[in-house]
Amino acid sequence: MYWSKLFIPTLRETPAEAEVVSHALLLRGGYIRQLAAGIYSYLFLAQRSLLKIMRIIREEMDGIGAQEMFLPALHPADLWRESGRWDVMGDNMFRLKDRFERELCLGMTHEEVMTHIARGELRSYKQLPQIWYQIQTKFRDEPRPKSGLLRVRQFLMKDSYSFDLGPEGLDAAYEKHYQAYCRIFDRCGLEYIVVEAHSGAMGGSQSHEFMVKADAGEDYVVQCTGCDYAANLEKAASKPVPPRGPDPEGDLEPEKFPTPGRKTIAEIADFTGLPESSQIKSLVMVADGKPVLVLLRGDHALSETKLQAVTGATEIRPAHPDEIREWFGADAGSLGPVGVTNMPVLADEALKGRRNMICGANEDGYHLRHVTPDEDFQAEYHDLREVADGDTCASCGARLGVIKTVEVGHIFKLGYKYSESMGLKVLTEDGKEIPVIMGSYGIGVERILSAAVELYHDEDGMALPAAIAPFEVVITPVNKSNDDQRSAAEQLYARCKAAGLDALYDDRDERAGVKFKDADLIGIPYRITVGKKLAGGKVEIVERRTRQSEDVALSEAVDYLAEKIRQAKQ
RNA sequence: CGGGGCGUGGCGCAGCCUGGUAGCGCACCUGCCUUGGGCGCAGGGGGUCGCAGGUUCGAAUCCUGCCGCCCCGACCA
Repeated sequence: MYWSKLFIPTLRETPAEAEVVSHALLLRGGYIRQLAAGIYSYLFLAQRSLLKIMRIIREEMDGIGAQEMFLPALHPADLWRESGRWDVMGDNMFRLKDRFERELCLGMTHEEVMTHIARGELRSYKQLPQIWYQIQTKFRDEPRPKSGLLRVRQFLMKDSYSFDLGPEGLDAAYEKHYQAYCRIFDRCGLEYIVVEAHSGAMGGSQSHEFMVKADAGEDYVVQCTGCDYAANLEKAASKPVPPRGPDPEGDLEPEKFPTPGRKTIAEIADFTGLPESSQIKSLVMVADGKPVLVLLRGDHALSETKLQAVTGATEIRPAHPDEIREWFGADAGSLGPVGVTNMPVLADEALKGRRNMICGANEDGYHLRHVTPDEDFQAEYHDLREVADGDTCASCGARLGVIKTVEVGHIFKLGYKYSESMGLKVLTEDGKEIPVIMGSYGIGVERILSAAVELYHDEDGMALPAAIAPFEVVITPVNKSNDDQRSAAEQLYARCKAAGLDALYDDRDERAGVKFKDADLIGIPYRITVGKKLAGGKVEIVERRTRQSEDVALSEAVDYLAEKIRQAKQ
């Protein structure tokens, strides 16, 4: 295509609202424009790139026998009431009414609609297994859209759903998706890690997330430096670093001591001269309206996700100060488990076997020393602690690190959640009616583009992988008024097209500097520069990412480049 | 929802405190010039100063309310 005819509104300066790199560059590169908070228009370049991503996704999904469909974005409320998610989704769901006051919503995901189709049509085990997918716009009324395309209220998702007769079938569908996702992200040129994840409100047993390392990301991933263990921080387990010092020996009795004005773990550590790891941290949480006392080692943090999993609660929140006063007769900062009988006490496993620790006395301004779990109070032990950077790996003992990531894909074993609540059953070979087991699998299409920009950019702009860049090569005559250069460039462009390359011809009447800056900004992976060296029959092939430049004979340039691009796309 | 910041030509910003002509750089248009990293010169077009109300002879500027956007937190599939 001829650049002079295209709408590629590049910006010299970064719009003030863009803080993360991918947002700033997609805006500057003329890929996207914002319409409202978390709502973006995808202009020509973005659309081209997204179409390439979607094509890769389609090829790989089709490759595992998945069948593409296209479902409505507008859903009746009753369907969501059947699965119970009309209420669960809360304010995150866009809701509306039609002219007859019937309630509707905009689809956040499509388990309900897919299950609706399945239950209407699937009758026999002979029709299983099935994998259905679509690429569709999803709507989520995020409390805080942010970071350009990374967290938005309307976005494209490839979502697929598997239907199987039993757990072995689900395992197979899950594995197929796992492999297909790896191929998709490989082909898109991303570096990513696959982590064990928490299945959250989707329900279900097992899940993995596909994560791309990026400072702009919001998900924390724990990664082992020694083995291949990796998990979402919400779910990760580890061996904690040992306490700073040994516990005092002996069968000591709890003893109250004054700690005037000292409330935090750090203040008590400072006051007693003992490490934070010698204290019991007491947190009062409210799980579905019921209080629970959570105990952790002083230097550890609570994983609310783990607590939620342990309690089975749908909503977890810290107790309000007045609730704490009512239940404990003291304020946060002086709380402890000794003598607590009016609520369940859950303790993190790191407290098991510890002796003579310090905790609050449930009396303002006082703490207890010599408190020993299982002797001075009873608790139920669970893994409740959030892994910290520097913990050791539970499987190999090496050091764990915590990194920030962007989630680009997520696969879930749903189990029977939707088939049971919505009545999706088939007859088995021996005539029994059984619910179908399901899986669901998602990819955030725009996030692939954003993550690629986060991963591959420099001070001049993006350096996109060839497979997903809006064009594979840009042909840049340095001086358009030079007839030789112009005709050589036109010839190269024609040959690129003939060779099947996705080429952009920068025929604009601009100075070379402008063309180079723009090409760098929008991230086209290769550039053929037609300039002075043409006199000697040569043109330059420049690789965007490495900035390496090679002089190649005009006649060989296209074949040479076509081979390079073929390799880059694998 | 809590905290903070910001709304002035397409983009980046100044002007506001101390009320009186709306300004700068980039971009855009025309002409000349230039042609290997966002050239140069000359001329030109474009702004309800987020919205509404109030104070005032007079409001971008002061006051009140609202709206929008960004960031931090809460939340999150």
